[in-house]
Amino acid sequence: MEYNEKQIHIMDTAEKLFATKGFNGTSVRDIAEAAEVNLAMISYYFGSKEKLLEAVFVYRSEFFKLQLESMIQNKELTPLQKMESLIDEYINKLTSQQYFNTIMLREQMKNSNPLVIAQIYNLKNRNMLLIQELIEEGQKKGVFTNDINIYLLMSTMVGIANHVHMTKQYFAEKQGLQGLSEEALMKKIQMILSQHIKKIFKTILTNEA
Amino acid sequence: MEYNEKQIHIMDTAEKLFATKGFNGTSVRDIAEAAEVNLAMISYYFGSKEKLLEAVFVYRSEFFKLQLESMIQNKELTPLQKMESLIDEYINKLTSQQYFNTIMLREQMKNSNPLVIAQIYNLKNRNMLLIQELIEEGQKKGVFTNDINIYLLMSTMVGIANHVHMTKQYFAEKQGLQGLSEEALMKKIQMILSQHIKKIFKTILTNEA
Amino acid sequence: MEYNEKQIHIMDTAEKLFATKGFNGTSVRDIAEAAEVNLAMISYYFGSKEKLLEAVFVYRSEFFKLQLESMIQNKELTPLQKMESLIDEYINKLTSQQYFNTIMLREQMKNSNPLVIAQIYNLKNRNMLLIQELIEEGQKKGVFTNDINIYLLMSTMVGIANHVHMTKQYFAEKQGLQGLSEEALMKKIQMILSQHIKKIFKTILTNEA
Amino acid sequence: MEYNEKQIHIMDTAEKLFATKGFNGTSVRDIAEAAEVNLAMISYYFGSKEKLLEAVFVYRSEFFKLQLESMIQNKELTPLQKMESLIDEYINKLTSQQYFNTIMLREQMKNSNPLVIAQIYNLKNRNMLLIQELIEEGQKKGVFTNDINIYLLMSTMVGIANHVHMTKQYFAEKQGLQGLSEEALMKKIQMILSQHIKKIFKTILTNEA
DNA sequence: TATGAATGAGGTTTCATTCAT
DNA sequence: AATGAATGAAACCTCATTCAT
Repeated sequence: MEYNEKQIHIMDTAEKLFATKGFNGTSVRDIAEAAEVNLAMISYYFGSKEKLLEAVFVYRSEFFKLQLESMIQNKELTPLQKMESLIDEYINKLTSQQYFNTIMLREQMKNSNPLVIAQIYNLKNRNMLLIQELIEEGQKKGVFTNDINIYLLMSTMVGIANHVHMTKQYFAEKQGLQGLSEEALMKKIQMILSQHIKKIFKTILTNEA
Repeated sequence: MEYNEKQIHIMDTAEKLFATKGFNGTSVRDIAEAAEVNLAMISYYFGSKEKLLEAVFVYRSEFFKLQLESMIQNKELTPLQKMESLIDEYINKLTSQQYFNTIMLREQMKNSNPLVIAQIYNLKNRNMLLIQELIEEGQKKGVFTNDINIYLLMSTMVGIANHVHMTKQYFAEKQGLQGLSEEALMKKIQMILSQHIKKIFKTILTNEA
Repeated sequence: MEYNEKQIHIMDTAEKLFATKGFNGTSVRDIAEAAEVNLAMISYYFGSKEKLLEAVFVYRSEFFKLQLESMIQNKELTPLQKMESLIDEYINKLTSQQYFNTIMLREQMKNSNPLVIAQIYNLKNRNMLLIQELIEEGQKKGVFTNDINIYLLMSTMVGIANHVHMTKQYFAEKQGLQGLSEEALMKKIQMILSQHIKKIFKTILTNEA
Repeated sequence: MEYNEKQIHIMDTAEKLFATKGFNGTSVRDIAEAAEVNLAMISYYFGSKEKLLEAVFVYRSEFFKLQLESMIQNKELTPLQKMESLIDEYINKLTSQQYFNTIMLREQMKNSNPLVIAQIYNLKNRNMLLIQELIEEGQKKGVFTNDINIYLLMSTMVGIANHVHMTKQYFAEKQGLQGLSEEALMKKIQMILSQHIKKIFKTILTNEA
């Protein structure tokens, strides 16, 4: 599917609103106004509000995919270093695609649109495969333990990172960081998260603190 | 605030629907039909849909509070044992109050009703205090390390547990557990989660794998 | 019809609200709350909101009747003096019964309840008779002219007085009297109105300025 | 603000209903049915029932303004003749815009919409200025007395005319004019009112009967 | 291709009244 | 005699979508 500039603009606007106010909390009128396009355009381009959501998913999933292939092939990195790379890549995606990520979280909570669910599972499976590959490499090389539950590992990374992102306002308050700019706060969170998750992964993967 | 049986029944019904379909995705009519009460009853008892949500929060928050006081005073348990107890208690609450928990997650995602936000922060702060107390006890006794970020620790427990709960269907598929009853699956997840989080906490708190 | 204290209290409250917000703009709940009585009391005592309005009319009409009989019999007063007395009496009623008067004005504007219309016509007719009597006395004595349109005369008094009352806020602004207390303003208006209408009546009745 | 035919049609219909049944006594459904438009059109065009009232006010105020500029400049008319012209113009407006006038009267009785109040004051102030101008001209020329209260003068004209209009049914009954067509009755009232108010004005302005 | 106008359906809330006690 | 609980009806408004152009 090819989208023109206006369509992409609508999707960007919708993505932000869906993330902020929820799918049902966002009216087509809201989107049209925020995107400064004619109300009828949205049905005209996407068919319906539901299909607009699907379009956002199909379109954004592409950008959300972790780009790790070359790094994984890199023979100069240890399995643990590669895993750390993956963690950073994930945290980066989360930060740069926070609206889309929020929508994904929301949609996982309800019996959502099948196409949307499929996209989410797709992404999850892709990430799973990358982690799986790394785990197996580490296990073969004898640096990772043998009893690793990939699903739990992934949930650890995704769960912690998402929770911190979702509650970043609370975090800022508790850590006395309300003064920080949004950008600076995000950077700080990224750093802390990266370090924290890496530490946890090391223990899980290598059984060493 | 005292509620009569009918009011509690409406709140229970609303809680389930809000969790399943979201606040905006649930109409007052949905609630009235599901609860088998007259549509006008809901405004009559709660004033508005918004205030019904607030009522659910105020009412359920009570049940969601961790009950750990006596355990914490118990001098026969080590700090780590107490922390493990806290983890189990939290995971139990999550399981038994999963609808309410889902609503809380949803509400944290948007600029929600101030009263609702206040209730959530309240609960978070309570839990923080309990963890704080335990950490300090452990540090005094020299069994916990000194550089523990409470907020990160809490986010670790809450984030992982919630993520696994939210995606339990995906988990079941990946682990080949689709055959299990809902109840059995929940039990399994509880067990796995408990073990997993305890392991992570041990590393973070004691720096030992 | 005899009313108990509570019923009178409800009617007083309703009178004020009907005058201030209009019949349709006032809900039975409003009245119940303002009167601090149980909501069901109103239907219970008066049957319906409509019948409450009727009750207010029947009850208040009594108080609104001009009390001029003895004055009219007084042989020491000239017809013009009697007419001036009548003007003062009317203006007094208007001031002391302003809520009821406002309701009457409102109800005359629409196709109102027949009983209400009847009450209003009743009052009007009574006043008409008094004026008629005075006019005839004046004409017999040769101090009033012979071509007096009673209806126009009455409309002059009632129209001017009501209009000034209704727009008293505008009047206060224009005359720089915003600082005055409500009471002082009413007194001032009463005085000005009395003088003004008397002057007009003199011209109409005697053809002298 | 430019309105299309349909919008004007809706405003005309609403004006009539608001005048006849009051703002609160008129439902949006009433208006939609009377105007034979879809119910949603009204919100679509005007936003809300309240804003429709405002629109009626803004739109109609234009037509209600007295058009007297050229007459006032006319050097061949005496101040009194001009004042009589003004009276006729006002009575004409009242007759031709009776629905709008009724709404204005209603709205002055309650704490109404600020925009509506502003429009009313606007109109009043405009009329006041015209009268003021005429009075001053008359006083300069020595034909009017010096102690004229403009506000009272205006209230005299407006109050009498409105009261007669409002109670024209009663008038018709009392004068034995029930047989007359609506139009003929209006004409009769206009004539009588004009003559009556002019007479009163002459006395007030010149102190001559 | 693009859009202003339009609309049926359904949203939440309030209403006056009734009923069981 | 008095009232808390309840409710059907109707209020206003917004929704996603369609249609004529």
